[in-house]
Amino acid sequence: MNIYDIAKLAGVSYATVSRVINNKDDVKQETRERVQKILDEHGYLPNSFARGLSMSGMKLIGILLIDVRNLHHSNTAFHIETEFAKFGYTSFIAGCGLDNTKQEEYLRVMASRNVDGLVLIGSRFQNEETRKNIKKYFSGKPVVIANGYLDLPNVCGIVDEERKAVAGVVDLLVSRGHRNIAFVNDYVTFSAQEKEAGFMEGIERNNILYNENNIRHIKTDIDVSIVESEKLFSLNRDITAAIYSEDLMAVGGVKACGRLNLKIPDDISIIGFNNSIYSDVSTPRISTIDNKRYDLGAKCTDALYAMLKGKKVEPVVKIIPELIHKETTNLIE
Amino acid sequence: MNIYDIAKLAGVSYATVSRVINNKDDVKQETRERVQKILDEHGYLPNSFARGLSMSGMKLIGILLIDVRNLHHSNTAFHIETEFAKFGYTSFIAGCGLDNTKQEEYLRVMASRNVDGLVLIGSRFQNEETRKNIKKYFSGKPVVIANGYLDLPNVCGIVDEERKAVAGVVDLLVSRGHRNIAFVNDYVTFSAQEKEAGFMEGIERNNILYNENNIRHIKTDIDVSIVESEKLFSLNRDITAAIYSEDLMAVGGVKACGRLNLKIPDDISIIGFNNSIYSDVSTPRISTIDNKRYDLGAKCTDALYAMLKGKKVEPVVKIIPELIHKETTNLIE
DNA sequence: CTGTTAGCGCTTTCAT
DNA sequence: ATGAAAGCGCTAACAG
Repeated sequence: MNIYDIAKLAGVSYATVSRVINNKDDVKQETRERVQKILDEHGYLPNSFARGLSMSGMKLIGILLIDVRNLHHSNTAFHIETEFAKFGYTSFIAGCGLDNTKQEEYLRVMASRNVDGLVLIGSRFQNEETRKNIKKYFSGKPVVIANGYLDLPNVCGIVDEERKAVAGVVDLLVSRGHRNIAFVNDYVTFSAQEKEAGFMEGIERNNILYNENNIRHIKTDIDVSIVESEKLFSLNRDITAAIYSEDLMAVGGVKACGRLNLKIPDDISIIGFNNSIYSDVSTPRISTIDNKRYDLGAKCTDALYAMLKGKKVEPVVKIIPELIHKETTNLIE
Repeated sequence: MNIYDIAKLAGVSYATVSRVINNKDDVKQETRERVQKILDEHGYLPNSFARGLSMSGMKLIGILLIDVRNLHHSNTAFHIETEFAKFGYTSFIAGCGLDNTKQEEYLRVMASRNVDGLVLIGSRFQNEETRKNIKKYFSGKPVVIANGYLDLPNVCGIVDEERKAVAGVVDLLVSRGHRNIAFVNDYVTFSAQEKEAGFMEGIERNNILYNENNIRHIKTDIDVSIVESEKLFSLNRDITAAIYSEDLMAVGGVKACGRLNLKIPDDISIIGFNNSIYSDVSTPRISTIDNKRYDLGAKCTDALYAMLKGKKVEPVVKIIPELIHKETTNLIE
């Protein structure tokens, strides 16, 4: 069923049908109704390809995320989708995985689908390769990066101030008497490096002793974290607080304390990152640095929408994370 | 940059450019190289709309999910996407929310994007409304429903035998001496109703006593579950085992036991559903009924791919869930 | 091996 | 208010 068929059935030209479909106002009410009726009866569906061909903007936005198993990222993606749906946009979501070659491929797919705007979710997009690809395929089109930034005129980055946040948490711990603080990190992503830089910043400006045994680099996995946390806490018995770069790792820390019979938070404080549901699923609930993922999605939407409307936006929008006190710390004054 | 521009630059007709782009073999090597070079230099991108218009199948599949915050569903979606990418398909993922009107809207969007096949994820798609919409917009095109089924010639349902699974767990509990078993359920979804039917089946065929205090209907939320579980366990002190329709609810059960000083699993056994990461994040780790979500994605992919290739498939593919013994039960012989 | 031609289904002038 | 015609960028059949 296309407009020609409908036109024939309605006894009008296909141009008129097109007008009815697009709610143009220069159609006689009577004709409109007759055509609309036939449209409805036959469950007519416009072909988006044909439409996309003749129209300039198809009200389509592309959302690309690195790791689809990352709850954080997929939530942000769907949040953005929902918001844009309210403005009449449809979203094209895809997960391109960690593989760098796939990244270019998906960027191409997005570009060839003529998306009006693009959202990239994940700090891993902050790299030279991606910069080049954006320049190649998306110059002129608005691009927003969630949790990352690239210096390009059409790119807006929403960045969590994770470094500052971790440094601040170290300050707080020190002010509460902690002198031996551990940091367990994923280390692979840009975001992880930022967090670690923040940890070092905190350690140094507070003149705290530390050695390589205070930092551990591990995979984001509960069981790995249990094993490594056990090692960490047994090797370095003076540790009174551990910061983990992800809640899921902190869960491993909590379980390790259980095995070593360390009391939380009296013997040791555990701090996670993300304020994810994992921190609440854990018993005890894990105190965690909230990087406000909900804000992230909202800010991405705002920025992209503004750019789509041709408005200028700040190239970098900052989000300030905040420590949420739950049951694995007793830091409140 | 379209093929006309490229053709002009290369001094050939645009048909030749099209041939190069599509790797047709009837182009002289020399010409091919010359055209390819210009294509590369200019970062040429085919316009998918134009392509979609002239080609029959665009190798596009649509994936629609109800609740995007459901880890289970989004994982399945992305798994399917990844698999189909290997076959050269791109996927169009969208979350349509619980709202029924949105469901039709999204089905329309999918149809108008001319997807070659459709995957619906979630038992909520198993309803008359959706059946009508599929008939209206997708008759003739292959449709797969993950965790649900609709009686239509072009629809294949992958269903978890959740009812049977829960009944089986009741059998097992009874065989280990449990006589007072509780069931906590979400109740809204078709899937939830199936689970409850399974519980009742188990109760009845084992001739176990039970009253309305053995069943509770609550929202899928940790804190709600804590409160309700506390009530449940205090009201009915003889309960020795509780089955929850979602791991997240079971987490509430575990925490409630902590508050009531009930020892797990000696005083009470807790059983969750999904074998999700929540069951491992919890301390103690929750014994859970694994409905094999990984299988679900794989089976959806297989079925859809087969249908796409024009093969006949079984209208219903069954997945048999299995109880995974972790730390909240001691049922093993 | 390459060019010409005719659509794919729709939107959008431009006439009438 | 409605119809005719052009064109969006591409593929594919048909000539040469």
